[in-house]
Amino acid sequence: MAISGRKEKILKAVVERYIVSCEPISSSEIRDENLPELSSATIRNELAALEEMGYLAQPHTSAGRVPTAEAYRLYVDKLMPRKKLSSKELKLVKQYFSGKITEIDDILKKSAKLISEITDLTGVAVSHGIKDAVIENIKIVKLADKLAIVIIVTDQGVLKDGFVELEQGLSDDYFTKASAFISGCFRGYTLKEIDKPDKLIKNITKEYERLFNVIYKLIRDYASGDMNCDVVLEGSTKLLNQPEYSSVDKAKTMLELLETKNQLVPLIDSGSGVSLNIRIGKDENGADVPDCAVVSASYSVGGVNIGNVGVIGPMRMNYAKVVSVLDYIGKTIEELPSGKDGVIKNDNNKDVANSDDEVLENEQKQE
Amino acid sequence: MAISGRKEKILKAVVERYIVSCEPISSSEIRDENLPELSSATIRNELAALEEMGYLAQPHTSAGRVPTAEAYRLYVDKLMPRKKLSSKELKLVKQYFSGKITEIDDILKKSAKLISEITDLTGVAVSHGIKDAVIENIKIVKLADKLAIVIIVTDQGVLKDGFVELEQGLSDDYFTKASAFISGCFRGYTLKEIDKPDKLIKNITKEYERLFNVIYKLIRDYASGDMNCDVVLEGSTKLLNQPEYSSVDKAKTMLELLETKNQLVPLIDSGSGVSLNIRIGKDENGADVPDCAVVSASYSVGGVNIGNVGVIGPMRMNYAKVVSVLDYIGKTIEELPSGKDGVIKNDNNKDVANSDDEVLENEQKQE
DNA sequence: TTTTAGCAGTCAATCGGAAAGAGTGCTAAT
DNA sequence: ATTAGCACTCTTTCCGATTGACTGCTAAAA
Repeated sequence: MAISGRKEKILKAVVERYIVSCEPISSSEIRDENLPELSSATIRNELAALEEMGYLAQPHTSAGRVPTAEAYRLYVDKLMPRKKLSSKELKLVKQYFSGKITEIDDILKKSAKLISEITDLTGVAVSHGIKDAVIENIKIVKLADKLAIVIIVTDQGVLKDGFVELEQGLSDDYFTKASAFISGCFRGYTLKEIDKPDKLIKNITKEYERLFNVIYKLIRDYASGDMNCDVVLEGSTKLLNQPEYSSVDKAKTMLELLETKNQLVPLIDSGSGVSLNIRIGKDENGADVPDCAVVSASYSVGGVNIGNVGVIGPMRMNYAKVVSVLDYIGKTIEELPSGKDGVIKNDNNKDVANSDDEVLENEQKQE
Repeated sequence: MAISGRKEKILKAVVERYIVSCEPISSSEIRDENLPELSSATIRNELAALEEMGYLAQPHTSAGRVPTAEAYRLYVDKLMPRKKLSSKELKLVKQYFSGKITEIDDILKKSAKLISEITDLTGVAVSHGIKDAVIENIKIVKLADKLAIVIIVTDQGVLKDGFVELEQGLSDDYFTKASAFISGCFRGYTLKEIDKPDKLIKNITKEYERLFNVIYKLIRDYASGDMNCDVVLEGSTKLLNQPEYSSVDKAKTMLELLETKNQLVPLIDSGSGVSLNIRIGKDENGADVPDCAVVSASYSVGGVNIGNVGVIGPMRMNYAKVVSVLDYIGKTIEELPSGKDGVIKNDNNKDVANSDDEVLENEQKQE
């Protein structure tokens, strides 16, 4: 059943007023503030109809109306206006991304913090793994007598968290050659492909067999594990500002949900294809999530997808604002000058590579 | 003024009963449960005296007594019994540290989680920086055309988060030689020493000057920054189980304190000298911390200090239990078989080096 | 002098009912 | 189709009375 224009107007009014007040909206309030040309009785009739249709609910007989999940759904899909950001907000975004940022995780983290700041909700960011990255080079570097580090260079970033213990007395030369050999074995494959072994195991010189096995295992573990799907939360306690979590019990279930970050991944990470995703209320898959909403966007820099950023909060949130902020941040970071020369390093393991600025400084010094 | 034996007995009773009930303790309760040989009137007199001395307080005239911060202080210093852990707890500890753990950050994190689990408070861990580590070796490895990674090996761990951008066309050989040269410049110094420049800058071949400068800056930044002081929280929401945070307002201030992790460092990290530290109530330096208590211990593995672990919670906490658990965990990890052959890697930057187990597995395979 | 029984006094917490207030649904008139 | 008016429902608030838990004090007992 289609919904009349006036009903839409009224529903929109209810949602928007409820978003700011968090209190049931009465017919007379709508008349006074939104539709002075109608009587409250007429609006009451419409409200009753909207309730019948499942868009509104009444906490009790003599209370005003409260939007249902369906109402929010319809609101964001059809009724919501596109908002411009205030100049204050624009300024804040600008300020956040003014410094030199080259680390992907840092961009995501800052985005999460920023959106939390602006919307007063909890900001969430997940970085995509780089399972689709193509291996370009593998270096094995001897560090100490029995310890070496494995560095895997891919087209999307550098992995450098593999250590190898080995027998004594292997020469540097051995490692140079081993690196070359093993690079040759893996080059051109994506991390994901290596998880399915069938193909590349062939012609392994006895000499490098051990190293090869270790590195092979390393890559497989990385590709199969989900450790590389990193969740960052910013401003969890902001939720406590929201009246829906004014009871400690409700706050607790919500915060506990946030604490088990892994549960959040499927909520935020809707695949890199979807640029904007809004989940409201109970979701198909996310079973025992308490009544809340998640708005998330997929971000990319220079065309390369880097992860998802969003907010989580009560269903009653300022969707228009959230969406426009997410949108604007997305545009801002897409256009980030990725380093001075287009290099963005993704090491995908929470590291902070912190030498870029210094390099530049030094360059300047030398001029 | 010295405190009589009977007063001590009564104070101890008040503290211990209050710790479990979180409700003002009455004179008759103490008589019934702790001192049946006295009358409630006598106990009342003693309670009044203890209040006079500053150890007890009354929420209102006709309420029982509540311990003050001074009471807790005296309790932990003098009255508190040493508790044995229950077999259930012993088992839990054992279980937590049964797997192979070689990463220091992982040990700390697990400790924090474990203690949070057992005590139902928030577990905190901070890892000490390794500013006192002595540089043993520096490797610069070319990864791509214009990108190299700097790996600094110290006696306490490996730093591997420095990237360098450079001009094109430098040969591998150049890096080998540069590594050797720069290693020579820095070897033997601690990270901290390098922050004061005076000494080592001399005789720098023009050829390596740029690289030298970059690496110099890298080390200084690391040593001067406090980024390397990492705070891990486990079970923040556990606090919401405590009745003192049953009001959202109080919970909020507390959780906000936890969210700004840096503020926690001075509370937990009492220097590596002190093995056990208990802060109760408002502290000299920690100014605007809400009424709460922090119990922390300094942990080491194989004699090397790795960081501090503790709990944060309301002043009313089970100190005896907390202390004995902290103590026992400390002993347990001190005796951890640090890898199969005593190598513990500390990369101090939140990485997960995850190849140890595999290496061992591979070794077994090969036998 | 110390301990104790007994009692009066204080204060928070609880209960119940009355009153107020907000808002609706329905009906009948426009 | 809209609206004014009214009765009805339900929550919230307020207020006073009651209860119950303790204490502090006093005077007697040990």
